[in-house]
Amino acid sequence: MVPTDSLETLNPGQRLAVEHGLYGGHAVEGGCGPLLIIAGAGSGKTNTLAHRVAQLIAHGVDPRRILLMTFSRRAASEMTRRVARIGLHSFGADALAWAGTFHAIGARLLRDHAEQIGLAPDFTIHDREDSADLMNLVRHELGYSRTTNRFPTKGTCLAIYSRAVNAEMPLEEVLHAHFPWCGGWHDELRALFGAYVQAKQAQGVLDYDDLLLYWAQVMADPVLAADIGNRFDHVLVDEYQDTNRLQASILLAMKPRGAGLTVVGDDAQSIYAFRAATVRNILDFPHQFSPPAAIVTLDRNYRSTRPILAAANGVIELASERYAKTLWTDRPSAERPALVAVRDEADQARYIATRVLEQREVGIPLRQQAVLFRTSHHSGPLEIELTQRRIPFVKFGGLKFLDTAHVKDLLAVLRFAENPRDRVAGFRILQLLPAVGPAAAQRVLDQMTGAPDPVAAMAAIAPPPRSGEAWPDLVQALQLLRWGATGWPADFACARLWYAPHLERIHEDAAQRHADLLQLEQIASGSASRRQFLTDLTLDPPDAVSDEAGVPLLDDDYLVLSTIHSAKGQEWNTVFVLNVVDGCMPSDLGTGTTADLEEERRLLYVAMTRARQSLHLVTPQRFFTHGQNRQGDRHVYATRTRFIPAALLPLFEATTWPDAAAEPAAVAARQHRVDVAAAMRSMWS
DNA sequence: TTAGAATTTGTTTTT
DNA sequence: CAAATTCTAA
Repeated sequence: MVPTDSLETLNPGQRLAVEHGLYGGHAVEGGCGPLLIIAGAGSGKTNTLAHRVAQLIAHGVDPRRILLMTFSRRAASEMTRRVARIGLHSFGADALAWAGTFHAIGARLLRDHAEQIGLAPDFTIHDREDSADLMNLVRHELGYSRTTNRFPTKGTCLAIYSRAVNAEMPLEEVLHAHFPWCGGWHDELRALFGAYVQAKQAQGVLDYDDLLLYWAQVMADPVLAADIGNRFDHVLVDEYQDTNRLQASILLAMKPRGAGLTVVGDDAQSIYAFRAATVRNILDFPHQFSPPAAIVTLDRNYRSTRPILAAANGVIELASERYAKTLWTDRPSAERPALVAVRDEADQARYIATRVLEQREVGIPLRQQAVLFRTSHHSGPLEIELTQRRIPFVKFGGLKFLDTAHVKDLLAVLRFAENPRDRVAGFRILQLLPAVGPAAAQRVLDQMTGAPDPVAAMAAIAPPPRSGEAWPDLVQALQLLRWGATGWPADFACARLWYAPHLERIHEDAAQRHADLLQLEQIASGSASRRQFLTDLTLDPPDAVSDEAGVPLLDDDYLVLSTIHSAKGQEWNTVFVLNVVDGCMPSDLGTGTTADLEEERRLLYVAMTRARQSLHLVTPQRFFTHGQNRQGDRHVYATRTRFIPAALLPLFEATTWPDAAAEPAAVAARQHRVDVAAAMRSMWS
């Protein structure tokens, strides 16, 4: 019954982690103490966790009573797949039903317990931008948009609020530590946040932070806490280094004694401090309990070659604070990571396109290669180059499909039908009508508010002046959606049909945008209900954007472009890292405090440890500055990142590209420059 | 009051 | 260089 043979593929450390607390044929009732797994990059962490879950099930634990919290839904489904394969389980649809992100699990628990905590079960969830919009409305109402000295922008206000909530820190401290330039607005911000919370409650909306905050509040009630905590025999958390105080509080409230608790992480890969994540969670975990949690360290790396690992270790060893292990591997290779100096970003793009094609020639498909960068816009010139050379690529991170106006418009219609008290959604839709601006929209919403059925009340409202037929059309569409006349997924088509003429009127490129909506309709048809669709989409948006706009065809071969953050947990045969220069890595915005700087160092470490076989760090030597016309030649010189000081250079193969000896003609041609634009200007001067 | 133009500003990473 | 804000005409 217990599939022991699969355990023989594990190394001793992994096996210790997998079998912790499991003795004999059955899981010990309440006897499985807390466990911390420190799992270095490429140490088989996912595999170990999957084996542990499979073993728990093999020992008789009900899979429906296992809670698995991962960083993304992709990680959750990967885990489910692996568990099924290891245990040869043919478990039904509800196996590992509780696998997902903290936020997604929170949303589910809150809907289940909505009645008990005075929450409307049809609450809608605001994404970051919706929250910022609501913050802006409140900010405006309180008159903070007309202050003489500039009040922090909506985004900054939300960031401050979010940090205070997630770090469980008083506003004063947050301002002092992270937003010192806003220190003078302490009282106004406090009032703003109070009004913001009230607005959310009045409208039946929750933001991302609320999903955790409400959950934590629920856990403060002993009866509910026991109720929820006892739903699960085992709670496993992946990427624990990237959780924040609030998440740790929730976890502790779920399992105060630590029974059945397993957390996995690597402090060297902590890269979400900007989201209030703290490595203290992982470092302090063992001593939250008595007796303290068992610790297993996995320091054997199965991913990268020895030279790549040596270079990555070299980088992380210079960290001012180091906690754990040094990774080792027995995969030899003669190829040191390349540190490639190129002239500028255009050459950087050419270098990568050239190497990518070379690699493909020797049998490494595009999908086994990736280009990583610190911030989303760093890949701009590369995207142009790849498009020109017809190299297909998919980009992860940065601007998303969901952030485009037309997608947000359509989702607002569905959300408003789901929850007509959601003013951000209503405000957005109403302003799509001709001749309706903020003032008219506000008036309509005010008249709707308070009615027992706001959508029914719409019929009685005087139409906004000069809105014509658009008003009755909207009322009709919303009533159809609200009263379930169409159903799911027909609702989506209904909303799209209503929206189409407005899209046509507002946007030049209506055809392309409409195609996007049809694509979204495909995704929508996969959800069980409108509510489910809206929740899934805000909590786990499709994160890829390709040049073809939309979801990539999964059988095609394409190169992956990704921010380092979005590359977490992944690996490729060949990895290129862009702009490994000071100002980009570390980002010049992130060099304020030592803590910021250390996070940037770990970011480079994470990027480097994604590579299995071949790693290229590219350093353009000059950057053209923005804000000048195309022919401008204003530029700044950049230097190699401070995270690779001279002492580490022997770990790399330093080269320049293009190689002057190999391609003299090309270099000469490139260096021969004529300022045609200047010549043309001189014709008239 | 709205819509669109002109101007100013600040600017990562993500659930 | 894109977003937020202010200005101007209808």
